[in-house]
Order: sequence, then structure tokens, then C-alpha cells
Amino acid sequence: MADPAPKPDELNLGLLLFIPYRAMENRIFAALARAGFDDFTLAQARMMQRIGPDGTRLTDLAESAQVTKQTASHLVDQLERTGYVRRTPDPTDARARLVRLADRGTAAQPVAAAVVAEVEAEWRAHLGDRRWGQLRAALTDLREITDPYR
Amino acid sequence: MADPAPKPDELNLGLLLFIPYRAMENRIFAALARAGFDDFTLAQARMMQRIGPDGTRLTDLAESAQVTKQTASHLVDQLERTGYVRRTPDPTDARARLVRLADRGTAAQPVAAAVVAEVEAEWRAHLGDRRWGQLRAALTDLREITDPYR
DNA sequence: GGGAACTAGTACGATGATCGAACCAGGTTA
DNA sequence: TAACCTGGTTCGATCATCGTACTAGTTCCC
Repeated sequence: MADPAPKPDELNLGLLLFIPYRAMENRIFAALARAGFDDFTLAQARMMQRIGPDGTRLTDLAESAQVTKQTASHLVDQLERTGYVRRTPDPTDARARLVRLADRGTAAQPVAAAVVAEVEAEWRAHLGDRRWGQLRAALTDLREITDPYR
Repeated sequence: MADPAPKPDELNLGLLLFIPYRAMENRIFAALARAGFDDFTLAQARMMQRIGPDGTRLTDLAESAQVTKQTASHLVDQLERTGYVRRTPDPTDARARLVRLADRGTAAQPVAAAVVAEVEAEWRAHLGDRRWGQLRAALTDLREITDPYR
């Protein structure tokens, strides 16, 4: 670590990525809290965000969020207790269970989606359509060599 | 939260930013560990990374890393105990103290810088010079509206 | 088929990270 | 100088995270 940023525009790319990442996360989290969904933590939200429409296995959630299975399990436990998600059996594998959004989770979803759209619109307006497209494209491309999950 | 990624290329930008951010962080952390700097945690590294060449105030570190002053203080305590940083008085304000890299910290610095350079080179090779430049430029621009610190 | 090896998930216990509240000392302002 | 603000610390509680160990179901291969 320690790349003490000689000039403002020469921040290492890690920091450069971190800044908008946290900004997005904070915006979503704050908006959900304002809408009454204030009974979960940021770590729990990070799990929930990764649940697919047809449910997602715990192991996949853990891998995607880069935490251990135990941590993921712990967070899902809490989300289950507060009614955001539920575990259902995986028909294709009796060992596995699919984590799905429950009532409270599906209620929160459109709120989150709206904020994502809002923030993305702001950023797009700031950058302009062309540069916005380039940013998305570059990040999507980077995924190929940086995403251990995919 | 919960934007259950309909198609791979339509991940919300938060996730798209998270993936390479964590990839970079993990690479640096792993390389430092291999080089013998294995006696600090990721959270401590996140602090250290933000220390400027002339020292940085605790409050600034906390704000930049988006943790509370208490957390930052706690992490700096540990880094001080293991010889990575030290606190020196701030000549311009007797209340404040500047957190600076100590011997072990300055020893780790070139290792970290080398990995950052290596990873950036890989990414640049993958994207091509032009797209790489666009990515950096777009992220730097985004900072203007997403960086509460700056 | 049947055992070996592997995978999904859970349980337990320890440590780390993080926060809120309260506080102190040095600065700033009127 | 009194009131207020700001940088930092201390204390205690809670949350997040991991390593180790375990159970149950699956896959592989002779």
C-alpha cells in the first residue's frame, strides 16, 4: 500500500475506483433508510444486492461478495430473521439451498433500483453520453481479467 | 439494493466498480504478504495507503477512508505498535498530530508501488492505451461529484 | 455398485473492525 | 473572557469476519 498520491490526478486506480463505488453504495443505503428500510446493515445489503431473480446459492453469494461462506451464512441468517430473504431448497441439488428475496426484500428492490438509476443518470450527465459509455465499456471489459467469479 | 443483474453487461455501476477495486486491493495485499509484510490487516492497509508524503491528520485519514475517527485511531494505534507509522506533532496546530510512515512503512511502500504499476500495466494491456486513458479520465472526472473529501 | 473424494452448508469460538457517547485540550470568535 | 468549535482519545457494545471442524448430499472411478 501507500502510494501517497503526488498529484490529485495521479491517484492509483484502486482509489479511483473506490471513491465512486462507495458513493453509489452510500446513496443507495441512505435512500433505503429514508424509505423505511433501515433495519439492516451495509454488509447485509451487500449480500442482498447479489441475489438473482431466481435465487442464488449461498456459496455464490459468498464468492461474489468476497467473504467466506460462514460470513455469508451469518448475514443471510439476519436477513432471514428480518424478513428480507428466505432460503428455499435447490431442486437440482439437495445439499444446496437458494437464497431468495422475501416480501420485505422485494419491497425494497424498486427503491434501490430507482436510486441506482438516479445516480447513474447524474453521473452520465456529468460525463456526457460518450464518456459514460466508454466508462461502462471499459469496466465491463476489465471484468474479464479481474472477476474471479463471473 | 438488489438489482439482480438481468444480463452480465448490465451490472449496476456500483458492482462494476467494486470488482476491479477489490482485485487491485487483493493483489497489493497478497504481494506485500509475500514480501514479508504480513503483520497487518486489510483495514490497516487501507489507512496506510492514504498517508501522504508529509504526513496526514487522523481526521483526514478517517474521512478519506470513510470510517469514524475512533476507527481510524484504533487502526493507527496498531500500525504504530508494529512499526509501520508514527504520530508526530503538527507544527501548525497543537491539537493535531500528523500520521507518518515509519521505517517499516517506508520499506513496504516501494513493494506496493511496484504491484500497483504491475497491475495497472496488465489492465492497460488488456484495454489498450486509448481505452485505458479514457477509463482514468472518466474516473478522475467522476471524483468531482463523488468525492466528499477531495 | 460402492467406497473415495469432493461440494453445499452449518456450528462454534475467537478476533477484528466499527460505531456512539462522552470527554479533554487547543483554537477561534465575538 | 466566555461560548463555541475542532482534533483526537477512551470506553464499551455490537457487528463482521475468519479458521477449524462437522454433517449431509454428490460425483467419480475402479
